[in-house]
Amino acid sequence: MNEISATDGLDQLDRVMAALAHPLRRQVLLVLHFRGGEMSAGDIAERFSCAWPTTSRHLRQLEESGLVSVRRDGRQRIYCLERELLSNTVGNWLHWFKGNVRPK
Amino acid sequence: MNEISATDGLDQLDRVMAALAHPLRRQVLLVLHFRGGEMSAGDIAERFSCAWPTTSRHLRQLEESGLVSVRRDGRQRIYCLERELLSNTVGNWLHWFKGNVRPK
DNA sequence: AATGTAATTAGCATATGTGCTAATAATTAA
DNA sequence: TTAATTATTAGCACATATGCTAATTACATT
Repeated sequence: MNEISATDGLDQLDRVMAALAHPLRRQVLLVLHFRGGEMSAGDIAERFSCAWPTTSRHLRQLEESGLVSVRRDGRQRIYCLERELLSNTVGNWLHWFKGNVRPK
Repeated sequence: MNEISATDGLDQLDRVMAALAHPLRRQVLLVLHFRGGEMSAGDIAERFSCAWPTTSRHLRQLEESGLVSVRRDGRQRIYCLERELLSNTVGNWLHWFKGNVRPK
């Protein structure tokens, strides 16, 4: 059994869309994607002009949304882009608007 | 010629993603969609539990993002969902993540 | 012109988000 | 164990977002 409640689907959409609202967080996802999906916090942070703790907080928000996952590797933290979740969450939401509902 | 500057594309992505961050604004877009794409401000507002001016402000944010357009009709304001812009803006951004960049 | 209807804008209070520096934790290397 | 490296957490300051009520605008009707 899992620990997921009935409302968590919507909550996750909320978290994902909120996470995507900030340009830096979207940029982090793109950097992750084009660097193969996995990078250490330091490699990510050095690509941005803001202070490291600032990037660190953005990374945590991304993690809490589920858009990235983290694992330790020695003293590094490796962030991993969750492509499926990104595509599915945003794509499924967008899909509601696909049908032409307007009466011709 | 148009009045669009070179950076407006990114600015609009920023505005669109910021507009989509709030659940009520996403809900407005869905309601608009499933009611044929056009509704008056009053028809929209009466479907939400918050005060009218609150909905009004959300509508303005949606308009400033380009996700909806407005026209007058007598004393009503008709909001119109801009489906293409929604699909294109979000879809094109999502498309960056389509290719499998990870080396096998 | 006066009144009613539809909707927005103004102004305020409070919550949330963002960014910084300083302090702390976790791990590795000397 | 001491020092260095990697990264996060704490705590603060400031900006932005959100929601309300009251006031205002714009148009239609009488």
